[in-house]
Amino acid sequence: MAKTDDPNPDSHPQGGTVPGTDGDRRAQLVDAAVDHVAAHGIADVSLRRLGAAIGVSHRMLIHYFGSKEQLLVEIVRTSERRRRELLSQLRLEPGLSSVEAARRLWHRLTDPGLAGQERLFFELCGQALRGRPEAVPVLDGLVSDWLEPLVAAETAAGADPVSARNRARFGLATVRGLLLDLLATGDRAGVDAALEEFLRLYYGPE
Amino acid sequence: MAKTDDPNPDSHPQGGTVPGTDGDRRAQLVDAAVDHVAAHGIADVSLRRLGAAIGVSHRMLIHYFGSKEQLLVEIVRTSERRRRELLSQLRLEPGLSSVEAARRLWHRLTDPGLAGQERLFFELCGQALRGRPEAVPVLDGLVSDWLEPLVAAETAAGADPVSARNRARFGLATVRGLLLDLLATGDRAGVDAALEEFLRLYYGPE
DNA sequence: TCGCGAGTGTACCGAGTGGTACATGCCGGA
DNA sequence: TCCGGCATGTACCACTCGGTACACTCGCGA
Repeated sequence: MAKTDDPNPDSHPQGGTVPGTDGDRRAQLVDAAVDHVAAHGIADVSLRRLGAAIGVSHRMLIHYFGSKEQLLVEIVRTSERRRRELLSQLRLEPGLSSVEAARRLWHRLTDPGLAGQERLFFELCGQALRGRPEAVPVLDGLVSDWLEPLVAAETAAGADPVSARNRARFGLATVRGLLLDLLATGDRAGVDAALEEFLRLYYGPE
Repeated sequence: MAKTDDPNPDSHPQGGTVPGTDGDRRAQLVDAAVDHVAAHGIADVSLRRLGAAIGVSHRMLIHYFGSKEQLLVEIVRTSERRRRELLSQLRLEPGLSSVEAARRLWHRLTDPGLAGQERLFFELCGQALRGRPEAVPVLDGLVSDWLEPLVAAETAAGADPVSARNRARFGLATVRGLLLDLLATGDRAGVDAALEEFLRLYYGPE
């Protein structure tokens, strides 16, 4: 009856938060997988190619993750976690004016070293909008994750709650759109100039 | 030497602009293909599934387009053409204030009937950023196509050329970001409110 | 020293892919 | 009436895919 050869087959340890010996290898593999996927895309990845790229056989990926589907889920989850960590680093430095804080945030977001991660983000958006199951979780945090700190910043700057939320959502959309523009055109100067135009309107001329 | 059986094999007529009997069938097929792809995604389409969905055998798709690759190119091109036609319909009606024109444009863009097309657009963006060859042309028109009419509108409203370009690029990015927000969250009211916030800042309170 | 279990590689399977070869049916002109 | 060319279907090919079966090699406890 058993579909596999082993009565306790390929346990693909749930690693996750456990830093045990199992989870080590698992976490190491998923980290390498995310790096590869950020560099080469996730759309047409295959277990064999991915395995060859990160130095294991596709058999091992099945062993550790159970199936390709679960490996992709893990990759998306880890990529989301990285993005979240990036977001948490973007705490506002107290002495800074809002516009200057926004400017620094933009420059951190557009660091060329993050380009792969950003491209992966947009790629996952596209797939998530199509309902590809492992990518759908991206949609959940797409707006809400970023809205919360932005709204907090707006209210701290004295906006009433409703207008704070609207302003935050508007600002997030603009930054996203400019990021896509930058990735698509590579026109750093042009996009930076458009951002300055945005900042001037958003935070007033001063 | 010939790889195919026929000395004049599967001519996959270049149809294109020619409305002859060949191009008719070809154009009809590519139209149906775009519809299907807009509804079900382009990422994992196969000739067999696509053929079954639009009522031909995969053999016929190869016959008319030569290869899957060329069919995808044709699909992207046609989808781009549709988008361009949509854009050309969005002429400013003379008697309208700028803000009201922008509001109408937004409502047309977010027509639920266009959701499939918009999703396809973002899906293609994701693939194009990865360098998938048939999707790359999307990147070319991504900014420039829209910038031109927007810049024209800005200069007509009295902005100097440099600021017109920056404003247009900024506005385009915001609308794109809000569109992605809407597709991802479905929160029509929230996104509309954010758009109103944008319009208030962009065109002044008046 | 033995054995056992975890980790790993290799070979394989069925399914699905893009693409090809060939047969068949159909229609218009001689 | 016949015939040639086009459209289309069916069967097939080589290949890759995700996933499985099994053999092998270690290290470690008894």
